[in-house]
Amino acid sequence: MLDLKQIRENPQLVLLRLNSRSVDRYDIEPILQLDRQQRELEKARSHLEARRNEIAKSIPKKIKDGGDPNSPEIQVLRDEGNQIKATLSELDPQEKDLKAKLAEVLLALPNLPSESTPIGKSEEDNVEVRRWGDEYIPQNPNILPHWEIGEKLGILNFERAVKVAQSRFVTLIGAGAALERALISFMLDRQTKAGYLEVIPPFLVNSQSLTATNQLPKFAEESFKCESDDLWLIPTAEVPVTNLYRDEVLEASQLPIHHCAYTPCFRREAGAYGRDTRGLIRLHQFNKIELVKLVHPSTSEEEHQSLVRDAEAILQALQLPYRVMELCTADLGFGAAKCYDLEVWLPSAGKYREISSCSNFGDFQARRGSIRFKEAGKKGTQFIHTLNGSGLAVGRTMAAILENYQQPDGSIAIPKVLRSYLGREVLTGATTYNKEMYS
RNA sequence: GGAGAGGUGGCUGAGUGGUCGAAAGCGGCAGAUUGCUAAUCUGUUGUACGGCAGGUAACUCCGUACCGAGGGUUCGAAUCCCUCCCUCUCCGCCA
Repeated sequence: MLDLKQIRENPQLVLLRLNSRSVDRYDIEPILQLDRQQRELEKARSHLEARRNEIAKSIPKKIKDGGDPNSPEIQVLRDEGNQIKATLSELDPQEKDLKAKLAEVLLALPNLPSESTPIGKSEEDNVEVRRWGDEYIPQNPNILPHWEIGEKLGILNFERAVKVAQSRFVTLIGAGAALERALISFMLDRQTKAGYLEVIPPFLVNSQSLTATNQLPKFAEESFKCESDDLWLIPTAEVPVTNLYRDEVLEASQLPIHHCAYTPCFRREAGAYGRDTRGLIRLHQFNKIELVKLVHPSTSEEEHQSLVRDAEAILQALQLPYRVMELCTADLGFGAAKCYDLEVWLPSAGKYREISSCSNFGDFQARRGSIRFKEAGKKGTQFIHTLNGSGLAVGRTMAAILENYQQPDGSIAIPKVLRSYLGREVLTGATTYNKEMYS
């Protein structure tokens, strides 16, 4: 949520930066108007309330001083009180209505891109910041797509997952399941060592939480909702982990807070019909390690850089070629002020595919969720800054490994850092692997 | 799911219609005392919104709201009534 004061005091600047996002023309005039009306009503209301309080205090005083409770003088005060009550009961709904409308439009407004975000018109204008691991790009021209090699090895099964659930689901089998588990453990171990405190949050969250992290109200159709409860399946661990601190006032000395979390993620992928229909790239359920930071505003830029480095560290350790893209204003997510995507090389597609997205939200989410901090000795509170990024999406990492580590004989070499987790150097099939490992 | 108890300021906890933004204690902050620490004493101590009030500003002043949330009764609600949410205890069920 944007700062209403900022909109009020600097509407032109806000508009300029909002419009840098896309060809969309944002209109903030209605907000300014609602704000004016609301403040006018608030002023009128508080004046009336002041008079009401005055009356309420004077009545018992007069009675105490020997006045007759039924005297005309007191009756006049009672009547005035009743009149004020009547007026207030008319003003009240009006002001509530204005406030609700104001909240509605404010919640629907995206964050302002940071000053350093490159201006652009489409994802074409994203900027490649750096590229890593060209030497690990496989030269073998006959690499099978990960879903083909996965089914061939018997470690991925899509058909049965579709029977059990729906399209865009997968079942991992044997070595595939173990590899997924190894990746999760490896990623958590790496990020924990880097100082992120691991949490396992609820996988279902309420509407208020989704609103704070800006999935609601605008993107309700992206998440799965439980019909009979105010609960949603999490689309990302960002939601429960950030919301751990919702409605709290932290001590400045508690900052920064760094968390990592493994969770499954559930997304409806509405509007993605026909895109990435095969394989592990776009599923309704996938695993992800998420990094979440709550930081002092003065440090958020450097915290963002180190967050990206921490996500990159996983790809480097796995020796997967990737590049870092800085998103331009047009491609920036709704709540982000600044964002870097990590894209891993997928040989079957012959291109880089997003595997992590690291965003700095500034105080956008903190305002929505009222996450503040207090500086020792200082009056008042300030909003913290929130950041998060995938470290990494596990399914897409699996896909990258099945392709980049594919051997000419159809086996999959296991990245060095995973070997101790799996107890194997090569993956040749689902069941043979399990027999060898567990017999 | 059934029965009961309860939700008050950073924490503990008093308050059952006006003098309550709210006792007391703890904690925090400032000062005094003290060779240091500790102890003691004194003072202070929330948040949000609004203001055609003062200051460049930090801030000060004024008003209003906030005792789980929403609504009602009343001139006046932490206190009475209604609805909802949450927590705890016992029973049932269950991994």
